[in-house]
Amino acid sequence: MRLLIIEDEPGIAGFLKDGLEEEYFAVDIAYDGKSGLDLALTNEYDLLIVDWMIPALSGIEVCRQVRKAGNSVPILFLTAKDTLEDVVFGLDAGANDYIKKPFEFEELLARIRVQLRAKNKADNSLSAGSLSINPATHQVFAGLNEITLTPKEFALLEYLIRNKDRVCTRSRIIEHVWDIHFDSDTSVIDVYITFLRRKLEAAGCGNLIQTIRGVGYIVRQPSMV
Amino acid sequence: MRLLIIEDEPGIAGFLKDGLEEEYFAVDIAYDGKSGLDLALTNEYDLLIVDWMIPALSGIEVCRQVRKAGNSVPILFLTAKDTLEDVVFGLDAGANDYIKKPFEFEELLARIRVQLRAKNKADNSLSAGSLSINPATHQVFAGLNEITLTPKEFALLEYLIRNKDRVCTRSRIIEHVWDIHFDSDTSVIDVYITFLRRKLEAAGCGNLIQTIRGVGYIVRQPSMV
DNA sequence: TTATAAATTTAAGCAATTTTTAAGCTTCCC
DNA sequence: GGGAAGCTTAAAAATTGCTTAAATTTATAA
Repeated sequence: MRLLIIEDEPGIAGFLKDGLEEEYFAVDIAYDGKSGLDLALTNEYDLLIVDWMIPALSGIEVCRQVRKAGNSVPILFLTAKDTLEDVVFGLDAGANDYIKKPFEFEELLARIRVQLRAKNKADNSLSAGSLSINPATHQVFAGLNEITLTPKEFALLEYLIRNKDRVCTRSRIIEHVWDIHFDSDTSVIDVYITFLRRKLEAAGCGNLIQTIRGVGYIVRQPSMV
Repeated sequence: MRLLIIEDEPGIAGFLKDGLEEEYFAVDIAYDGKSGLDLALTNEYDLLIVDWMIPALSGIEVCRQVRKAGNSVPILFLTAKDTLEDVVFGLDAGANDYIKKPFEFEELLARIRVQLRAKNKADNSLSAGSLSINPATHQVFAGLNEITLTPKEFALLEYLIRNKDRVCTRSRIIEHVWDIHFDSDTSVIDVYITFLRRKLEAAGCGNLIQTIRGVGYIVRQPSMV
């Protein structure tokens, strides 16, 4: 994750850079608005941290220019001004959030995480080994091969993978995938496990689903050695 | 834009509702966490405003449950607690922003606008493959061929494309395109899907709309390989 | 306003797929 | 070896989606 800090006070800028690099961010610094805007527009950052009061071009102006250029990178405002008008003004100019100086580093981190979360969320696919499933698109891939599943097959596989590395008992499965909340002596699970295994096998995902005799089934994440 | 306020103090809830309705939001209120969570999960809101201290289920727990259900609706926290831990805790639980009580209505509005902005901005490239639609002019083009659609056909296609790469369930479709908010066993969706497919086919946009049996429909952006 | 056209909805039959059942077979473990 | 648990298969049952045509509603123009 790549951040850009636009801040003229070297003390604060350095303190932020150090702290953020400790959290494994890649951090660039600009000491005035003009060069900051320049950097922001010519590089792909994941987040901008912008001080309100900076030379050459105010923070708010930087913000506006970035948005005007069609760039939707999250922008976090850093400001000593905390009167109401300023906050409203800053947010309306296109900032995503602001934090008042002096601030605690922990809160800054939390707010950065909020902004970056959206980015991470986009890829909310579930996976085990070379198999990945995407509930949003109802797609299943074994590597690059797409596998076509029926709704029940999909629901079962999704349940197993959401609970990977844990044994899924028969009763849990029948409860969650079939929504049956009482004892029943159906062999429908066995049948569907067979269906799934057959399709996975054909796509090259051999013995992904393992049987725990007397208990249920488990999907294990292969340990990467 | 549809908002849900989860707040137990009727005074504050009412004040917010009135103010927000004046700004043309559609506002629902829940007076405890449990019923709030229920509403949030069964309806499609554009934003949740959640008080931290509410009966039945704390705001933070509501937040967590909503996220756990895979729902990424923006959540704005309303809190009298303003110690650092609380803020960090709330944001990490999945909230997008928070505002301390007492707050000024103007600031609340500004923060709501920030959260909603993303929604408006995100998907205004309304196209999929060689098909592009323009809501402003109600025009649809398949490459250079214009396709003439009836209002309902257009609304359905627009909804599918706004949600491209995501499965649109029948209930969501009936809710958003037909504005029917209860169970009904109409086959009107099927009929319109047939209409759309016929027209798209004639214009050379073959199987743009795919059926996910048992779930709904999806328009996939062809990956450019 | 009325007549006409267009758009939308309902309903029903059909086709295809999915789900369930049931029975025989295999494997595992005591 | 025997019994329980799991696997496989095939056929029956149920569900779902597609299509069509007719009925109804809405919009438009005379």
